Amino acid sequence: MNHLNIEDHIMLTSHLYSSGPYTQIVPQQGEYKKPKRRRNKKCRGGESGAFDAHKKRKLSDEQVNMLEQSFGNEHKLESERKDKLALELGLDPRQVAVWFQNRRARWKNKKLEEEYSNLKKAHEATTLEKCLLETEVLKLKEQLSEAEKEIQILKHTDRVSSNSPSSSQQSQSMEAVVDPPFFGEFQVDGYDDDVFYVPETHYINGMEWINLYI
Amino acid sequence: MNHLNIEDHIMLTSHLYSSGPYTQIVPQQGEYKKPKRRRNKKCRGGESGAFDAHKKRKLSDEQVNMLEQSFGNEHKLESERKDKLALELGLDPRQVAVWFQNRRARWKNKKLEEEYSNLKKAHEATTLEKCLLETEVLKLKEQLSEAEKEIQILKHTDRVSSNSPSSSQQSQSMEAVVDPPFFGEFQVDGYDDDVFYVPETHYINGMEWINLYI
DNA sequence: ACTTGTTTTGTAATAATATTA
DNA sequence: ATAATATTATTACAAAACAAG
Repeated sequence: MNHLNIEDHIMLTSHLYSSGPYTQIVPQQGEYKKPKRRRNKKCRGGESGAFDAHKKRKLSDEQVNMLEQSFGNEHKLESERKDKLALELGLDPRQVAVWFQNRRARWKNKKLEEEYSNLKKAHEATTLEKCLLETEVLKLKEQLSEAEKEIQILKHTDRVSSNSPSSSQQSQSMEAVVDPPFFGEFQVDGYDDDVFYVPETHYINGMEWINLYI
Repeated sequence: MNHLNIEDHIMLTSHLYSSGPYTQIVPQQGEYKKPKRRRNKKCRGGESGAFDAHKKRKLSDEQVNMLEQSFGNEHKLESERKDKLALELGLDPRQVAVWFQNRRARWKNKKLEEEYSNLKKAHEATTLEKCLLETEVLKLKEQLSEAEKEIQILKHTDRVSSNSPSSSQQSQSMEAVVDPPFFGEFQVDGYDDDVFYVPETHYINGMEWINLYI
């Protein structure tokens, strides 16, 4: 019922072509898989009958496949290729050009989504690593604290029995443990308008390693 | 020079309207800020005269503003609002619906780009923090190592004088220092490809998801 | 500078499908 | 099940930015 105006951009491509009326509007795919529900209401555009005589739409699968393949080889489209394709497919060169424009735009979008998801994975992985590192820092600090305690004890027992110096490193270590957490203030501060490189990280193999820690 | 076919979808909206031919194609914006270079070639579309009589294009600023405002309030569009807008703007309700559809799509894309840039910043910040933490871990390990050395020395002097146990924590600490660095293998590994800029950093708004894993 | 041709970006419209009331 | 709306993908046009010539 639909697809009435098969006569469309006809005569756009006034090249001589054996296939006659060019495979433009192509009802194609005669199957009609799922008739489902068509938009029957408000068959707008038909109001005044011979109106809207421009039902453009849908290049045939053949055409799209060819274009797609061509696009795969090279996203750019030189006049040469354009005209060749147009001839081969029975399309207006203009249509070929437009198709490529739109295809590039689509491609760009898809790429963005892709990169987003990659970045997300990378971010998650990095965040997790950061967490683990934080945990490790805490653990190390505790161990260090223990060690320092131990040293205090040992030194104390030393003091009553014999007298061993070796104080230089010791006090240093102590300080590190007692002092402010070493981090926390100086964080960024110097990394402001400065930029530096960071591995783009596309796909960090996986997060499988996580299972070892969770 | 351009904008020839002002006569367009006229009669599409056959509602009665005082503004006559509806403010469709609108040359509008008489300013002509930057005339620059116009596309003068191939004024296609007019080829065979009454062909392609669908030069649609460009709702007036008025119309767009209204639509935009309406969209700001609510991305969804109920029949009611649709019809109201259509009447107010002198458009076919269909056009209003289409406008909203396209607007939603555009919005989605913009949002994606936004989120991408946010995520990138967050990732950069996290990466930096991770680096700092790695540094800290190394430093702490070194300190711990020093402390352990100290303990060994003290214990040795002890052995000749008195005998202090306190072995449990001690051996644990030792192990931590001697053992594989806990990290260090799974590091990165895939960070070789391309790189991207890391400006700023600061403000990681949301790492809340972490709590789900820890 | 001026023209010509192409790419990018944004907008309008159509169609097919999915969702929902 | 049906009709209205939403979503997704396509086709097309136009304007601005660029690049040769």
